[in-house]
Amino acid sequence: MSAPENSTPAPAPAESRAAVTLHDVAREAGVSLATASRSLNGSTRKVADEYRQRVIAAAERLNYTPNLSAQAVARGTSRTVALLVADIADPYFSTIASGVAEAAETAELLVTMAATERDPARELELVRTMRGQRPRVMILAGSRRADDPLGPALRAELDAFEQTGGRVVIISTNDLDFRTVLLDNAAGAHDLAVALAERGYRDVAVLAAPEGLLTSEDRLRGFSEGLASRGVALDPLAVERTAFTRDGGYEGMQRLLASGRTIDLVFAVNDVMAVGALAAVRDAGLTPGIDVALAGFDDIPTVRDVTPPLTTVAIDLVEVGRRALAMALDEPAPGSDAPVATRVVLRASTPGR
Amino acid sequence: MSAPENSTPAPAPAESRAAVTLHDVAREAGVSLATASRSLNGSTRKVADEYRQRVIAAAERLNYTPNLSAQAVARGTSRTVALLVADIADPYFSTIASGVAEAAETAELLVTMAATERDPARELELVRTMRGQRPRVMILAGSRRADDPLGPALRAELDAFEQTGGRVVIISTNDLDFRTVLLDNAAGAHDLAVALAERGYRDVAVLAAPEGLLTSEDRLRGFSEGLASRGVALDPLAVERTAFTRDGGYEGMQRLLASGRTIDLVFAVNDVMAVGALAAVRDAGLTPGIDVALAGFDDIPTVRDVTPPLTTVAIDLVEVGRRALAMALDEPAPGSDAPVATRVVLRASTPGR
DNA sequence: TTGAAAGCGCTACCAC
DNA sequence: GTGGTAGCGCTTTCAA
Repeated sequence: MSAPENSTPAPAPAESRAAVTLHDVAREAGVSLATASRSLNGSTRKVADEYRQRVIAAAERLNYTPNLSAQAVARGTSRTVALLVADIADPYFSTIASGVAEAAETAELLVTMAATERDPARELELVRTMRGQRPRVMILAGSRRADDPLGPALRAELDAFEQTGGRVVIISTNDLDFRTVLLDNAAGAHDLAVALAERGYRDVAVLAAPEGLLTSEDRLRGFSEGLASRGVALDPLAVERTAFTRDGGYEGMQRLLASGRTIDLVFAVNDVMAVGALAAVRDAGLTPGIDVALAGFDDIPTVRDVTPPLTTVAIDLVEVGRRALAMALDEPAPGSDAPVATRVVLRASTPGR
Repeated sequence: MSAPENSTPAPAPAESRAAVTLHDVAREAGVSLATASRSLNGSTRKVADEYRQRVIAAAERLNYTPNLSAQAVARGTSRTVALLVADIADPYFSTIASGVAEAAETAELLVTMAATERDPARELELVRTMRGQRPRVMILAGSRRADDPLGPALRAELDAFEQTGGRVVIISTNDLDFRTVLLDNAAGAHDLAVALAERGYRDVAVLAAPEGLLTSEDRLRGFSEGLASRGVALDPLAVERTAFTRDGGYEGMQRLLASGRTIDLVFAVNDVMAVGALAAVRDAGLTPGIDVALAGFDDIPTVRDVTPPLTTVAIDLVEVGRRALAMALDEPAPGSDAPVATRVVLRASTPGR
């Protein structure tokens, strides 16, 4: 490699010069460590303007960045929020995550993110690890389940976290009694069922997640009650349990079709599953919306673009993420104690009969 | 609130008992701080088994979690990777992110994530902030642009980071000369163009991002050259510049249709835009695939489910994320120096003519 | 092998 | 206002 230019620092294969410390800045500016600290990060200004300027100039010259870990140790508190989701690539979670990130940016907080892969053991382990960061806030957006044997352990872990000053926020359902951003899953599904019953559907089936997943159960229950309120019964045998994914939806729908049941409408408890179901219907040689009506839940962007566009229940997931952080920080937006609003969106996948 | 039970600590609204420290563990176990440290985190075992057990038991009893910030300060190195993306909710980036997260989990690294919103100033600011964490690795997946006036500043920032032992990995294009996970954008687009030219398309238009966005430019160039190699010319006037989003694709397509040009095929430089274009075609009363053929790039899950399914160029974005981290950690998977493979996927949106 | 103690980079208290 | 300096929780010499 040729000799470095004398202007900018060379691309440097030689690594590991130590990072610039506050100490360096203080020396460069000819002031004490304390003064340097106060000028750069100190809260109330108690530094003579001339010194402050000198310090700032020195910091700039040296391209100083405060060591956040050291600050966290010294201050006894960090500026991070830990976010746990089931699956980062799932649009439901990535949309929530983007809301959290947006709010964190405003609050000048850094977001640490990890995926539980819907595995309770992993979730527990992640909570422990994340706790090591001493984040200000921990947000759990994984889907909680009723029968989780690790529930108590998780709860204990979160309790310990809160007892040392941390804030926990759960998104969706409040089986654990921490702060919760409630999604009105049951009400949304109820409204959807009512709207669809009024469109004339009678032979209804549901694609739900395996028993115990609270979000799924709430939606199923709300939907069932909504139908009942219009005199339509949901046969328990018409509830197909399957994975909470597109492929789950596909397979569940196949089973439903193979069962030979008379079905005029299928409600999938989330949009991702509904999209899978749509594909299964088409692959079976049937026309979705005509031969079988289809509805989902969440209103992810995709459902607007499939054919026919899917009827669903819209929920502002970015807002859910924002609200989770606001709630943790005790900055409730006006009216944010109420569950996040939910809105039925009727599209061509459920034409009137 | 009633008196706490004497078994487990009460749910505690009263917060801020200090977190358990290694000191507490050492005392509880009746050993020195040093021994406690060595038993719990020390690398090579130099601790008598009996002590080690005592320490581990004590840690468990107290529900001790090492303070990661303190470890980072003491060790002079943290176990985090910083990830910058343009938009967390965009499937392109969330899929890459999930690959990074997966690899980070294996490497026992924590991921800190932030969104640049495609704003270079913001990106620069974020890099500075992230640098404060002293992460081991910094991964930039935002789309780089050729004319970015902040480029030199960004570069300087990243250089400074590398000079203090950090690793930078850029995803997609290497205009900055750091480690790069190359996506073979040009080759993929080239192959696509060839395949489509062979299907008989001649009057071709392109929906591209505003000039300067490297990913977009590479794909455009590759596509154009691919066409040329089969004797099809791409009229520069048939290249519509628009935002790198679904709505951008929609509007761009509208303009294309309004232009009155004869068009039998539109290539959008990414799938998100292609989906928008699809909607615009349909909203104009035309039938996508019949009246106008459509192709995209990335193979995001959605394009399989729209009607007609979209022809595109597939690229394993999870693998891209994994590879980015592996590259940073100097653990190149066999053959990972080559650009990530790209594969043309012909679907119904581009039937043979 | 173990423990005392000197840091790591930074903040905040306490004098001056 | 400013500058020592004692921590913050942890790791890692260095003696013992």
